[in-house]
This record gives sequence, structure tokens and C-alpha cells, in this order.
Amino acid sequence: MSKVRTRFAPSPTGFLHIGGVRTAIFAWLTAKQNGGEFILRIEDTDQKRRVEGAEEHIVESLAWLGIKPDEPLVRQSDRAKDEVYKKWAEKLINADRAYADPYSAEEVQTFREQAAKDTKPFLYRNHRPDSPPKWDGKTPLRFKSEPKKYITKDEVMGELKTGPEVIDDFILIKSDGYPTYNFAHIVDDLEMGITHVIRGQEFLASLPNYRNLYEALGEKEPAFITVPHILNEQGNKKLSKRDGAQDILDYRALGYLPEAMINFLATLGWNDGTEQEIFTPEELLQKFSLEQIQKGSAHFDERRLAWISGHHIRSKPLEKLYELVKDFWPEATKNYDDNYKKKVLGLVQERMKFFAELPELTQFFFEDLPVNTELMTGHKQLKKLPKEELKQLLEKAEETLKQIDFSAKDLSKRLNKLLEETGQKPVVLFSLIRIATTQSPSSPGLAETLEVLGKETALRRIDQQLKAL
RNA sequence: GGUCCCUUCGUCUAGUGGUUAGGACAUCAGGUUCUCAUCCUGAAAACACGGGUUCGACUCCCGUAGGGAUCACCA
Repeated sequence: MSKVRTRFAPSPTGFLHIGGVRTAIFAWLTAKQNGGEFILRIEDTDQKRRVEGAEEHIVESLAWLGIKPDEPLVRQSDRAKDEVYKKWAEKLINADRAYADPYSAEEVQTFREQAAKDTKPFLYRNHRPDSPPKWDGKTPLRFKSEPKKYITKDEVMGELKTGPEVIDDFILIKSDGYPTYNFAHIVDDLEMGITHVIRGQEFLASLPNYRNLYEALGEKEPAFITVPHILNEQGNKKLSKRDGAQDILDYRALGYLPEAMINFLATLGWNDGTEQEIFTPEELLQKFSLEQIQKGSAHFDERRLAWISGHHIRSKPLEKLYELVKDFWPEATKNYDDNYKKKVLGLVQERMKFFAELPELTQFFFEDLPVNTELMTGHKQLKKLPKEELKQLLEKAEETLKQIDFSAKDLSKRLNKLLEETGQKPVVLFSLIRIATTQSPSSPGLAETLEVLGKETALRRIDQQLKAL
């Protein structure tokens, strides 16, 4: 068998979204795990729909995920300039398998409406002209189909049975001279030696027509792999921007790890048959298989993404993580050195789902927040105690903290001792100190937090709190 | 509407004639001498429905319902 070659062939009509990326991941995994090649081809034969910058965006999105095409990017518009598609069209014309469409768009529309009125499916081939004019390149060129039954094998969908009624004379070359997707992608897949055509289910219905064309061309078909769509959370429609299908690069901006994104998308509608949920890209390369892709569409679940993302963040060595988050520190951190920030990061690593949470999680490590009395008054346990008692308790804590080194070990030892001395419950004493020193409802462990904050800052903040009490 | 595809906890899924229908996310409860998170334990939670076939159906067949895709000089 020849070397596996797959391609991802998006049209440059906007950003790359979740569903498209997953298809790309599947194609990439298929190529790479077989020692094959993955190619990026831009399907830009519709000049009207072309969006400026979309191509760069696609390339960048894939690059972020670590998906590198093995060959230079291919653009259909460039290939059209070289008359590649014309050449193949001539072949079909000479074999009497293509003809010039003599009708105007309006006339075809009339046929269509008539069919609708007769409640019959519209088939262009019912109107196929007896003696079509010679094709001059100014009118559409149509495929002369040979309707028949097909049993099409799709690696994911299984065997698809279709009747001759789905085969029709589709347009090969538009009146603007550009080939349609239907024609161009087949020519390109053939010339580029694509062995596995992996694409979304919107093309499933066209498969029999493509097969008819392969036959007319006398060429061997690739393996067909049809991947179901990803639906929005409610599951009532294909994911689109409106429903929160964000640009894949939005996730980069939020600070999701690319390997988490790959893990999430690859396991949306696919699993290896075991109970493994977390996969590194390397593991996916090893374990992925097309046969285990789900036939039905899957629903996008942001919470699952968050969980997977947190998992990947936790598994990073601190040094590595520190590199990755460097663009996510807020302004207030610029006066702090690497060592300090690294310690802070170490404390919040296990509670971060994506890097954009970093400022919120770490704010009090970098600046004194104003005393927020509601933290006390709204606290389940603290609000039960009279202010005077809280004040005494906090003063006592301050005394203790003044006398010790701020190492986590020492801190937790002394804090526990203080618990005994005051006879207080941890929830009261620790919450009190936490609120005083962080002005936040939650933080990493108290001893660790105080250690990183340092003696001076901690005592200063306790003083502030005391004044406010 | 025609054609094609799909249907197991809320979600992602395991399951290929005999299982207490398993796991994960999310949810809830408890534990890890404080909060949040992590981690651990536990709970609640599903075979869309109706007929067959069979000694026996989540598994096979046929309907019904629901969902999705497609029916362009878009991809």
C-alpha cells in the first residue's frame, strides 16, 4: 500500500472553529501515526466568499496546535491559474462525460420550481440538452453523470446504500472559469496522491456523485472518512459562532494549552475503548484509530474542556508552566521578580483551568487590596463572633506572627499552636487571618500563602484590618 | 418534502444475545485538623418508544418518534 497522505482543506471564509479543527486533528493523526504526510490545502475557488486574512488565520491556528503540514501550502486559486482543472475538464469533454450548460441560472431556477410544484425531486439531468453547444469557457461546464446504485464504504459511517436518484449532473467549472469544490477537490486529491479523504458530514450526501466522477475519470478512489459534526451545548444545531463556537485562537487568548485542546477535541466523539480520558498528543498518535470514531454528532461541553485543561496545567513542571504563562501576568506584577512570581504560580497551579484566570487568582500576592468588611460580616462563622473578640484574636495572631520566621513549616506549626492557645476552631482563626492578609474569600493554604507574602506584607495588612475593625 | 446518517445517565462514552449496564465531566454528600482548588470515598443519574426474532434482548429485524446532514455557478 502506498504511503498515507491526508489533507485538511478548509475554505478561507473566516476563522477556524472547533469542528473544523477536530477534522484537521483527525486527518493529522491519521497521517502521522502511519508515518505518512499531512497537507494543508486552501479551497479558495469562490472568490466572492474569500475573507482577507482567513488563510493566515488557519495556518496560525494549526501551528498553535502543533500541527505542521509536511508540504508547502497549496492554494486552489493558484492551481487554477496553471489550468490544472481545465486540463482534467478537457479529458472529460473528450470522453463525452462533460458538456456545456446552455441554460441561464434563471432557466435552471424555473426547472427547479416546476419540479417543486410537481413535488418531484429536481434533477438537472432530466433537462440535459440533446446537442449541447461546444464549451467556450464562458458557460458552466457540467458533468455528464451515469446514474446508478452505490454501496459506498465509509471508514466511519460504514456501508452507505444509495439509489440512482441521488446522482446528478453537477457543475464542474463555473462561468467565472473557476472549478467548483466538487470538481477541484477531486482533481487535487488525485494529483496530490491523497489516500484518505477525511471531512465533515456535510459532504456525505455528495459521496455517490464523487464516486461517479472518479469512475468517469477512470481513477482509483481514496478511502472515505466522514466525521460527524460537533453540535452546540443544547445539541439542536451545528456549532457556529452564534452558539459560542469560538474561533480556536480565542482559546489560545484565554490561555488554554494546545495539548489540552487536542485532547478535548480528539476525545469528543472518539475514544480508544479503554477508560483513559487524558491523552498527550504522543499517546493520541499511538492510540488513535478512525474505526473508533463515533457515528453520531457530539455536543460541545465547555466544562469538560475546563477539566481537561486543568489536568494538563497541573501536569506541567513549574519551570515550564512559568514560561507558558508569562504573557498573562497583570500590570501590577511587573515590579516583582521571577522567583516571587514562580512561587505564586506554584501555589495556584492546581486551581487554574486556563491562564486568563491568573490575575484573579493571584491579585493579592501583588497588591494590598482595600479592606473589605463584607468578607467578615458575610462569613458563616466569623459573623457569629462579636467584633471585639475578632479584634483580640487578630491581635494575638499578629503577636505570634511577629515572633517567627515566615517559613511554611514554622508557620503551620505556630498557627496550630495558636489554635490550642486560643481554643478556637481552625475555620475561625484561619479564616480571620486569611481575610486580613488577602482580602479575598479564598486563597491557597494559609501557611503557604503567608510564606510567599512575607512577614512585612502580612503584618502590614493585619494592621490595616485591625484599624478597620 | 425527497435522500442519507444517527439515538446508552444532563454531557462525552464502554458495551457486539445472558452484565448488579462500567468509566469520565458536571451535580450532591462526606473526608484530607481553614477557604478555594487538588486528591480520596460515596450518592443520584441512561439503554427514545412500539412490535417482532429468540429460552433470553441495550445488543439482531421492522416500524414510530426525535435529532442531524444534504437537495447552489458555497465549500
